[in-house]
Amino acid sequence: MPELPEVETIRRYLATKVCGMVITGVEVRDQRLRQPVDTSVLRGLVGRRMVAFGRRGKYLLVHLDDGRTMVVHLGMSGHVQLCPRGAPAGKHDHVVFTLGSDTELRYNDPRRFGAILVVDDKTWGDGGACACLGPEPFDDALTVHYLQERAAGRRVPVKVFLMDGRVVAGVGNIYANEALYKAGINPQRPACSLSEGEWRRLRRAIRGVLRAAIKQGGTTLLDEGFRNPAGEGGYFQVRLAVYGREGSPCRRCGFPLVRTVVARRSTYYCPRCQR
DNA sequence: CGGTGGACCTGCTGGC
DNA sequence: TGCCAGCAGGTCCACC
Repeated sequence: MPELPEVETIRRYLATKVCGMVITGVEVRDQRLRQPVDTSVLRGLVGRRMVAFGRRGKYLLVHLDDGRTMVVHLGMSGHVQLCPRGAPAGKHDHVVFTLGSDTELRYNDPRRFGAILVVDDKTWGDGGACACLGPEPFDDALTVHYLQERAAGRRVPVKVFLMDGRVVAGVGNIYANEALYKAGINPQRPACSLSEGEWRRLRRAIRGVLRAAIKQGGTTLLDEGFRNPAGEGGYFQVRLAVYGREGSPCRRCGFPLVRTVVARRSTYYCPRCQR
């Protein structure tokens, strides 16, 4: 479910609502996530204060007062919810953190593709799972030159290239579709075939789409879709130009949008505008 | 090495 | 009404 804008929406919400609070309880109700939850390590967080909330790509970072960081990934279907202490647990509330005396922070994930781990800041930055993540989309390191270099010799569809977290962090299926539309580039083009001008347009489009989506509080496709920790949906879905709009007229040229499959993922584009 | 396809899970929808 | 195939916002791994 969540790509960069959704995780960023959650991060901002938590930063204003629960930053500075102490973890007073941890209950692991189901440890079977993609990477099994280490119950004893999580329980060892009792007494720790949450001092800052960060984000790296689609990873939510909860920085603690002992120098460690809890890393949360929401997979395809993960949610984070804030609620009063003692509210009935939902079916897929796998981990429940008690904060202070009367608040709970719950990790809910029906498909269990997510993960929660605890790392030293240093290992996360250097040798950890995050080491191979590419630059943040808004980082200065994401230059046209960098993209061109990484794409050199790569025959993979440019959409797959964009969704590769080792190239750029945080771009998933929705926003890859949207950025390619905005840049006027066909998703199936080999990555190495883009000109410098096309990379410039694409880089600009990625940033523009992500910035707009963050501003709208993310994308909530269905009633059961993305929610911030207060249960509120985002509004970017009404701005989606191509994702989920198969057969609808292109907003630029009126031609019916097409759905196809690229690397097993639904891919939407305008055959006339995207070359 | 690069590229493809499958696996991991649950839940919902649409067709028959 | 029931059943089954197909689909879903993400990664990781095995294989050619």
